[in-house]
Amino acid sequence: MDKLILIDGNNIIYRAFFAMPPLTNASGQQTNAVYGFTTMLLRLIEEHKPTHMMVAFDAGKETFRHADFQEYKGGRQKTPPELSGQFPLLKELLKGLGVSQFEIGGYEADDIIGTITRQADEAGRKVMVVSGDKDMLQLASEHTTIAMVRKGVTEIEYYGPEQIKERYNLTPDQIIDLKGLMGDASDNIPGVPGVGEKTALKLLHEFGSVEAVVSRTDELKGKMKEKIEEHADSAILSKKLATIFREVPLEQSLDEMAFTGLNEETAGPALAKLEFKSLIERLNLSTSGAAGDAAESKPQAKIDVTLVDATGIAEVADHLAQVTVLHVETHGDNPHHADVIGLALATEERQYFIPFDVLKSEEAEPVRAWLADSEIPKRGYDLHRIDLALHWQDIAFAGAAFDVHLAAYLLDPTESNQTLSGLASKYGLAYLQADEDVFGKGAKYKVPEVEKLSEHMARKCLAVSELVPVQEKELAANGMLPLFHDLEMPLSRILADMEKQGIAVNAEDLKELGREFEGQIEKLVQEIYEIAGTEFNLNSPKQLGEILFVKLELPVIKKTKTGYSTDAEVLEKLAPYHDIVRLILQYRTLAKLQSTYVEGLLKEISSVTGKVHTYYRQTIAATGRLSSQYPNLQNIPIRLEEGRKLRKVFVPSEPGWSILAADYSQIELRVLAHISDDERLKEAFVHDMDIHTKTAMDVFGVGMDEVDSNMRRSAKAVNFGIVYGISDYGLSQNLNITRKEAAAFIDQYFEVFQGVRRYMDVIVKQAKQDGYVKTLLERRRYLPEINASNFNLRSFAERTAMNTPIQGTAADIIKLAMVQMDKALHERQLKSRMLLQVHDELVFEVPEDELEVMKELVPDVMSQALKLSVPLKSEVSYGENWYEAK
DNA sequence: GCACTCACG
DNA sequence: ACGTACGTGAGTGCG
Repeated sequence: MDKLILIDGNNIIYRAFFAMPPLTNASGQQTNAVYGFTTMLLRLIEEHKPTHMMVAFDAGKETFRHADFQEYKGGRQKTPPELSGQFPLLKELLKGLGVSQFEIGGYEADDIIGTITRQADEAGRKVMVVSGDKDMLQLASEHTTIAMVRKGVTEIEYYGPEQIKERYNLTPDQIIDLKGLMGDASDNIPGVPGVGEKTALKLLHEFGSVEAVVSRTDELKGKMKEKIEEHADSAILSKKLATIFREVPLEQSLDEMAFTGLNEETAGPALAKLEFKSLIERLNLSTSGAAGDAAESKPQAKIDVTLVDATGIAEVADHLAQVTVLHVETHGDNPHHADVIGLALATEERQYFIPFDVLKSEEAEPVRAWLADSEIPKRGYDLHRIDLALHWQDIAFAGAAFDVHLAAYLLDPTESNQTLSGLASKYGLAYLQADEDVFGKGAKYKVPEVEKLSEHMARKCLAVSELVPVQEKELAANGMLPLFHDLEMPLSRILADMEKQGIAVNAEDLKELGREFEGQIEKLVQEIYEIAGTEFNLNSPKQLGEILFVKLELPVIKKTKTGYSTDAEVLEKLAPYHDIVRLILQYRTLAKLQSTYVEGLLKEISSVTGKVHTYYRQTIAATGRLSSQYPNLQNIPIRLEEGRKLRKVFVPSEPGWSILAADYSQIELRVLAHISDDERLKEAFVHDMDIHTKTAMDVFGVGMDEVDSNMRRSAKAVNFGIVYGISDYGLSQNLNITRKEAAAFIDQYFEVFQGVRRYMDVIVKQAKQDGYVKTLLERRRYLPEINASNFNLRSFAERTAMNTPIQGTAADIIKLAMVQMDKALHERQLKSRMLLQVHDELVFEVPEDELEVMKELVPDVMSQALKLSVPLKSEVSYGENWYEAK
């Protein structure tokens, strides 16, 4: 049986363009729309296995519709140049793939498609039309299905006459009547003003057609009657414009649309030209032009998952040795408090789903023993989260060997959709429903009936097993296997250990601190109200702005998108004008401490352990750093004394133990010295000099004794700027000087540190050439905007190119230190525990009798974690709480 | 759900 | 000329 797929080329490429991030290839050519189009095309081929396929494009500016209505599609935004440049790429690629394309002068893609569907209807052939344009629904028939593309190009809804009836209670013919009444802003079709979808549907359900509505206005009343009568002509014309013309003089025959699979000779090279490497791998194509493996469209695997009850466990236990992949479904953002829904296991042949209550049953002991066995390698998605969720249900997990979530992060740390479903679609695996679609979101979350649930779980397992070999290949090709297997995978287990351990918080002291803040806050609030002469919500920047800039007429320093800016920088500048400003600044400081740190932290103290258990996320930061949530323990105050006191409530969890903290000294500048190979910078660190003073000496050309505090402060700001990817504007902001002065500073700096200048030049050039930058340990970050024509986008990408190798290598190093530290603690059988990581600092709790050892061991391991051309320095301190360990 | 503000490295 | 310093998470107000 023939099966025809007709694609509305213009519509889909537009949608893909706006839905996809602005991906570019190495030469700076943007390819995102072509990529989005192609992934959708491949998915359609896999899922529907068409015998015929065709992509239709609009041709020519004027179509016959303009004869009726000059303004047709008027007022529409000009096609962005970034998109129009992709049309030729798409057309060339389609040629390479062996997919036919039609365009006929004076007609739009819909007309071509409409004509073919009419012919197919007459011949009784099955057709599927792919578009995101609702107009296409008018073509639906017994033989013609409309595949409506939604949410960019990631989802497809199928409409036949029945579905249209269900959704609109209309026949396909009536879709044009709907548009006749509603109009369409994007095509500049007027319709009847004031009539939207709701009204239009009501009218059509009553009258049946536009013609009937306008001829029977006597049956209407009031405003509605007036509007319809006044715009009757417009409605009729709009309907005509919306009607797809189905009599295009086509010369092509059905044979020209025949599709027997991707052209093996040319598909690979065509994709390679666009640098769609993941697609080539996924299709198993050769890029040399010689035929590779046949690009068979992969049938969606049939699923016959076994739902396991207590009596079925025995069978599962018999097959545990063959299990290749597991999935544990959890619910909740915070894995320390997540519900466990169930466990799915997959062998080469079959899948099992074990609901949570069954997993907890006595019979399931063999399965739990299997989960806990660190010698059994396990593969899955986000095993770190799974480990934590199971832990709090008293189920042990060990043996994580390949986590596809982590692998996906390394392959592209900026990918925003890192869900398994997203990965399945990105890598072109069998379609996997999004969790949101299966479970619902937020308050609507609901575990579906068990058949549906177990099938989804099994499909997740299948997605993981398909993903593993593909990712492994890509990691290998990028030289990232060691980073993955020797650093990130082991680290993920170590993080889980730290998180389960948690850090003890003295709740009583914290509450007492809260009472002190409370008293000061109340006093400040009263004073502020008195000076302002009115009470208002101090936490509302909008209301505060009114008071400061309208009532008190203070000068406006800076504006935000929505009004006056009242941030600390502005308030500092306003302080000399009015006494109230200092008080507001003090209030802000205390209110922050109170709400975020006192109240926020108290809420996070576990009723089970009396500790806080943060959750380190390993797949968030684009540079390779960790991030910390629930609570964030990487931003506990330290810079101001008032806030720093909070650190006193972080204490050892055992009597007599100490908190020991060690931090890297100037790790980022040391990394820069190494990467840039700058002689002066290296020399400074070899001699372990105060780097900011040394910078001041060199930049200002003075001796050590002549460096005053101001010079040192400036030099410090320049050093920060260098690490961030310097700009004169940024430095001028930071130092409160003019841009010119800042530019002069930077020039002077680069005069002295020429190696650093060379590094900045080279790294940006490299990024422009390769499209990515990398760290010492081969961690990558793609910079799609590095060749953008937009100054801001491009400049941002350039600064990122300078910063990421520095920040990222520093992240690599402390991660290495953590893995080595964990090993050292185990080997020496120490009782000390690693608790926290704060980017360049590690925090431990240490028993009395290990203090002497740890004081040496920790800085030793940290400073030896990676050998650079300059020494790494780690400084250690300890005390009875985190405050004392300074 | 976004804007603003502010805590950290 | 353009106008942001790099990387994060959390609390509050407001539509």
